[in-house]
Amino acid sequence: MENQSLISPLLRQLAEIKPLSSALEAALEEDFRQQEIKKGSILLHEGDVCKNLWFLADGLLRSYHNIGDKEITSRIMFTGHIVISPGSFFTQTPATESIEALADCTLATLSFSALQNIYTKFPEFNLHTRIITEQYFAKQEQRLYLLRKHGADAKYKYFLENYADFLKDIPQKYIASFLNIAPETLSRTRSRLGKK
Amino acid sequence: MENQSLISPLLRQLAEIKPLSSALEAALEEDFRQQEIKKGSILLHEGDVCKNLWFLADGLLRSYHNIGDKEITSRIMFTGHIVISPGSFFTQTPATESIEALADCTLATLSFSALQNIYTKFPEFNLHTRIITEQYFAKQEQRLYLLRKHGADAKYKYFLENYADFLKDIPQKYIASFLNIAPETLSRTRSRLGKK
DNA sequence: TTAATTTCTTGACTTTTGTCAACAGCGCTC
DNA sequence: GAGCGCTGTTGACAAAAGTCAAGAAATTAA
Repeated sequence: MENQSLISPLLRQLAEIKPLSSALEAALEEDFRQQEIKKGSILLHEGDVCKNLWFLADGLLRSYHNIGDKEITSRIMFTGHIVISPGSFFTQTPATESIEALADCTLATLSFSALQNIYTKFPEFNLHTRIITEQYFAKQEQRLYLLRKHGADAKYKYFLENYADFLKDIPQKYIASFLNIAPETLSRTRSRLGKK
Repeated sequence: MENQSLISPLLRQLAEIKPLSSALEAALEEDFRQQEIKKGSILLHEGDVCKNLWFLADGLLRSYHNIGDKEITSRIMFTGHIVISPGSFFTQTPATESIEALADCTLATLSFSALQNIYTKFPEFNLHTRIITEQYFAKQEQRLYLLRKHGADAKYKYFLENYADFLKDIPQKYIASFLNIAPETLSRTRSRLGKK
C-alpha cells in the first residue's frame, strides 16, 4: 500500500496520463510543501508575481479582479484543483488578479523555480503538464462560453448545468460575480426560474 | 541559408523555445501540408471534430458560436497564429464552434494523428507545445478579462489598447460580436468616443 | 462605371440590468 | 438571548444596451 501523502491525488492524476518514474515521483513529493491557510486570507495579491503553483488538497478558493470599484470573480477552485494565476505564473510577471480562501484550505505548494528544475531533470514531465494545461485550457473555453451568453437567465441555466457541483457551499454573491451580473439580478433570476 | 517553407515562421518560433533537432524539423516539414481556402469558406463546422491543427501562414480567420439565433465571435486569428478549436482538438470531441475565413488564407495543416506520432517519436516536442499552450492560455485569460468588463465604452477602450493591431481589416460587426455587444452599440460608442 | 449587396449609422422605442435603499433571515459573539 | 454583521430578498427608479427600421456609405460584382 502506498504512503498517502498530501499530493497522492495529484500523483494519481499524473500517472493516468503516463506512469511516473519513481525518481520523478520522489522529486515531486520532495518539492511540494504543505501549507495551511485560513478562510478569508489572501493567497496571492494582485500586483505580485505568482511564484508558486498550488495543489488544493482541501478547501475552496476564488480568484478575482478589481475592475473599477468592484470585484469580479474569475474562477472558483475546489478540492483537487491545480491553482495558479496563469498569466502571472507562466511568464513570472505581476498578476492582475488576487486569490482568496473561501474556506480553510490545505495546499501543496511548488515554487516556479522548483518546477523548472524538475523540467530540467525530468524532461518527460513536459508530457504531463502539456496535457494538464490542455485540459485547463478547454475548461477556460467553457468559461468564455458562459460569459458570452446573453441574459441573466441563460447564464444561470448554463451555470446550473455545468458548474452546479459547487453551488452548495458558495455564497450567492460570488456566483453572481462569477456570472458577471449583480447579486440582486441573480436573486431575482433565481426566484423567477425557481417558481416554474 | 535555410529553405523557406510555409512553416518557417512556426519553426523559428519553436526554435526560440528550444532548438529543434533536424530530424524533428524534417518530420514537421513532412507532415504539415499546404492548404488554400477562399474568403467566406468554413474551415471547421460546429458539430464536427477538429481533426487538424493549422498554422495560418497568411490570411484571417474567425471562430464563432451559434447561440440562440445569433453568431458570437469567439476569436479572431491572423497571420502567424496556430489555430485549433481547443475543446474539440485536445479531446477529439465535436466542436461547439465554427471557424470561417474572413479573407483568402494559406494554411499549413497537421492532423491530430500525425501530431500524436510526432509526440511518440520525438518526446522532446512536448516541451515546445507545453510552452505554446501556456502562451495561448495566458492570451485566453486576457480575453476573459475583456468580456468581464462592464460597459461598451470600457470594452472598446480595452480592445483598442490590446487588440487594435487587427482593427484595420475587420468588418466592425465582427468586432462588436467579439466584444459581445450589438453592432449598433459599437457604432454609437465609436462616434461618442471618437469625438473627444 | 453602374448596379447590387453588404455594412454602418442614426433615431425611436423597449427590455434588461444595475443601483440605491430598506428590511428580513441567519449565524456569531459576548 | 440580545446585539452585530453579513447575506440575500424585494421594490422603485435610473441607466445602459438591445431591437427594429430607415437611410447613407462603402464594397463587390457585373
